[in-house]
Amino acid sequence: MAERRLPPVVARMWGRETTPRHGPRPSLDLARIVAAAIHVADRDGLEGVKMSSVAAEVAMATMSLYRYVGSKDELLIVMADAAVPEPPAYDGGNWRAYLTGWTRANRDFLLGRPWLLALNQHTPPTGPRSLRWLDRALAALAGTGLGYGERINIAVALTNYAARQAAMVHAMTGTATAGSEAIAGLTEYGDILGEVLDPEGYPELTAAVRENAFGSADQWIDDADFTFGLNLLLDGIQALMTRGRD
Amino acid sequence: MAERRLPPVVARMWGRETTPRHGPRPSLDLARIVAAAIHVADRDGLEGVKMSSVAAEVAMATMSLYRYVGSKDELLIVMADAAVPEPPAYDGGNWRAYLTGWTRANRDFLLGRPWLLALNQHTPPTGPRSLRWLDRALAALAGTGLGYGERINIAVALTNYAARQAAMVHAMTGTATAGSEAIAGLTEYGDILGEVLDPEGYPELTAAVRENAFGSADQWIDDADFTFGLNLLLDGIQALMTRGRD
DNA sequence: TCATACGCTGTATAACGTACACAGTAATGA
DNA sequence: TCATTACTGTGTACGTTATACAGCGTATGA
Repeated sequence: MAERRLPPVVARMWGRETTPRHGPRPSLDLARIVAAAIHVADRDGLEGVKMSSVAAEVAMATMSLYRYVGSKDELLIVMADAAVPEPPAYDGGNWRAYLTGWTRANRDFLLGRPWLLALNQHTPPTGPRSLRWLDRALAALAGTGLGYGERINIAVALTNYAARQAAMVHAMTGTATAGSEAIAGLTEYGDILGEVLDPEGYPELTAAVRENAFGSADQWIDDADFTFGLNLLLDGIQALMTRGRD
Repeated sequence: MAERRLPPVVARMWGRETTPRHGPRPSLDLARIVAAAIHVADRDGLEGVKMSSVAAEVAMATMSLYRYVGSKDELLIVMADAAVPEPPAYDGGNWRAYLTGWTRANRDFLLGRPWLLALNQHTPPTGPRSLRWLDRALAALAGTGLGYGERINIAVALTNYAARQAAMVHAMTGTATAGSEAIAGLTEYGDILGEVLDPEGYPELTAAVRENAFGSADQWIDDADFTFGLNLLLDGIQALMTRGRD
């Protein structure tokens, strides 16, 4: 297995800033740069985040950023965490109700910042904000009799669900962001399939298109579909608990 | 909403090649180029896929590729479909057994070609190979009394599960691919968390780390975790069916 | 006071996608 | 048969973007 190490910024994400002994005081800090980068991403999408544009945002020279971040990739890692809001407070109540809201809130902030979907793809969470979400989910599941391993698995499953759901809504409604073009509205998606499909090779799909199963774009943004899939998971979790009780 | 259109290559993916009337016959075809690109991706990862490297692979000049593909993005779209294998054959049996194998096979080919995880992120499937998977899942669910909308939802949920699971395993075991570094092995992930976490802000997570819930890296590659999450979904689906029957 | 370490920046470079122009070639129509 | 036309293959040039490097200024510690 290849040698791997944690990017140096991770320490700074947790406030482990090393204060220098000599020279002029830094006129910026990491937080301000990250905030600027997030602002650019919100405004211009992820492809608008260039070292030069972020530097312009804080009114400094491009190369100055490298005093605070080792590379653009590091900057993106920190952004990916800093852009995450606080999770909903857990009031000690029903796990299912809390996790429903938790997952929905998760999806919602991803929809608000679709560029987050492109980050975080290949790295498990190490930042304070992301981990707080995990912690809260574990807390909500504390009274269920499940072990830590199972609880973590559940939280991960729900996180993933939120992310994929957001990605799908985003692709379908097409609030263009990253480099890749989204397909037109979902109505057109059904049209495209109907146009291109070979009925013999794809019998079921053809039938689905004929029945207008890909009907309206609203259907995907609608809460109904989100709740549908979520309940698939939650029912599964519930089944696991009752099974474990025997 | 912004105007969007299907990339021109999609037609070619379905064999709609327009044969030219004049001039020299092309010495290549799209399929050969895509195969070369996939070969490069398998060997060097997605970041190794450059127009120049793919061209070298087919022993042509870089710019020649643009006779077959409109842009690098188009090439990636076609790759993302062509690299997908055939889904397992459906023998008409039990839906749950089939979908279990289907999802596992889905995860497995993603693990075999981790670079596929980075593609397909923002675009719903339009290629013949990807859609065949969807068709088969719909077929397996045909006898369950569920409508097309529900069946599509289920297939999507399972696809997403497979993708996220593969992404996680890949991140954890760290078969380095894309630009972003994976974190070290999972054992170290637990160590990192333990080192960096503030016990007051993250009580549950701290406890989980102390109980070694992030224990061994094998645990994530292990089938146990995969089956666990999958059964969460399948149990949920089953619950949906019995509910619908009332 | 001076040496040292550090902050800020301008310039230069390297990598990569791709626009463009040109040369060679084969089908078409007279 | 030959000019026309459309199409292929390719070399060159350019634009974008990340970042290596070196120089200059500044505040701290001896």
